[in-house]
Amino acid sequence: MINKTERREHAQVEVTVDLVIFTVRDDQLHVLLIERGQEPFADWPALPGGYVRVGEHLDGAALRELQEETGVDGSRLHLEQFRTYGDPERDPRGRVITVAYLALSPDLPIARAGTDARAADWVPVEAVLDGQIALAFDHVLILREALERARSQLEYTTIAAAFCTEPFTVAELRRVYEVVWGFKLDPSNFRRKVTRAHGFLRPTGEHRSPEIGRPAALYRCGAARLLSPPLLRSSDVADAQFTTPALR
Amino acid sequence: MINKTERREHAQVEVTVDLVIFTVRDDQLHVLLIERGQEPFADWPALPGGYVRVGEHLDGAALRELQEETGVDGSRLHLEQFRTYGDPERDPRGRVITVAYLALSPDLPIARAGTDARAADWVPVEAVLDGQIALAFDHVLILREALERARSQLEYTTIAAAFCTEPFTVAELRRVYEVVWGFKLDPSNFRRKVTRAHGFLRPTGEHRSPEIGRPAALYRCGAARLLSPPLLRSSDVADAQFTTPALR
DNA sequence: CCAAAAGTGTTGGCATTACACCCATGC
DNA sequence: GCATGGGTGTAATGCCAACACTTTTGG
Repeated sequence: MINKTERREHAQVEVTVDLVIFTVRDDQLHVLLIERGQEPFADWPALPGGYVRVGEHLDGAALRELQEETGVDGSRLHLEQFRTYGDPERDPRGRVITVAYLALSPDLPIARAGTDARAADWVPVEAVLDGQIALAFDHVLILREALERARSQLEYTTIAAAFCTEPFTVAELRRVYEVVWGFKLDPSNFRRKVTRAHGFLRPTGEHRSPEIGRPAALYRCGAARLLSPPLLRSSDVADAQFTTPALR
Repeated sequence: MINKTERREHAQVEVTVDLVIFTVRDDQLHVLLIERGQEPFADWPALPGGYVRVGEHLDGAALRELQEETGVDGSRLHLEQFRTYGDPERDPRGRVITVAYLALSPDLPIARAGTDARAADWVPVEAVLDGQIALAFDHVLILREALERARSQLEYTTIAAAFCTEPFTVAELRRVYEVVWGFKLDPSNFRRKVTRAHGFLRPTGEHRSPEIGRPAALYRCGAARLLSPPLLRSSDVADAQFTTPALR
């Protein structure tokens, strides 16, 4: 009996990585998508990703696929594995499970379309969640869960600064929170919190004049990765389920 | 070139699930371990787990393996997938990646030793982390990260009540926090927090007389899964113990 | 050219809440 | 000894008003 189970009762599967890379652009949350160049789902938009190679680490595969398909150098992003998707029916090619990664990126220009992808570009998250844009495989599900994870991470970590290109202003950082969470924050309270949180921001002493309005102080990222005390969404907002990331 | 890459550049791997089931017993945190009945690592203690079968969901495999190897019915536990381990060298049999699950359990009696396991029992977590007990594969790493996840979950969710058999007292719930976090809490402040948090506890109106001391009020779990406001570890403690599993 | 308006960033002032620390009481 | 309850001072927070610096508008 042991031989029978040993022979082929457990699944021989293939493993992919998929990446959800967010950025803030024009006061809207965007996600990095590629256009698939191969079947299945040829010509469909999809998350960048691909097969893990023999002897390759999962994290390494994520970095490589991101580089190959979009030209983005992931080594400067805070790439975090957040969940693995293994529904037996999720890929028509057979048993393929995928390890999903999440990262927040400053607004990078997307240069290259790589080997397995015809194109790569930023797409408004709202357009995907509204159903205007359909994604290959179960990538909409992955995107939704990555968004919720990102929202949660903004509360307890300092990664929001990863969205901003240094140096940045407090208002720019606040807009990141507003765009990802989908509602407005009080500028005064926000400033107080982030400037008093230990190790979040390092003031440069310089200022930048916007097109209109008072010049804003410039900051760089601090050393702290955890945000204490955390910057919580109000409880009633957190309870309500988010559907559209539009500003209130 | 596409054919060459298509043929066998990506890895054909096998997928397992592993389960980290915690409980509180005698004011000590315990983890459910089995003794392996097969090579590799025959006779070694290890986390319960095993191969995912053809056409089987990951969650289903976790439930099945838990039942088979330990006799525990996981359907009443909040099994949560928390990370996937894919180091190419982590398993001597070849490329095997494992999806790790976490659950908190009340102190259940462990009845059965299953097919692939000679024995199953609760083991103090401290004994494993001290190095007194060596685990198979990279299971110590998985255990460590599961512990950190559990500690974090106690802050933001109400799952600590899952450790307790209903009905329970506030003091029992507090001891869960103390054992998992590893330090004492102020009984007065703790009571105030958990009783005022919406939907955490439902008072039964009844009391239980301990062997010594004033009778304690009895509670059942409330409906809320998220704890707001959260019950935070003090920031210095969080800084010391929190490690984010992220790249670079 | 100057003055007022409008837009944005920054600072400060309460009132309320959450919390740590401590003490009192019931059983 | 343990569970429960309250009290006080401090910190964090929500709400709101005022102020600073800039560009735009309109005479």
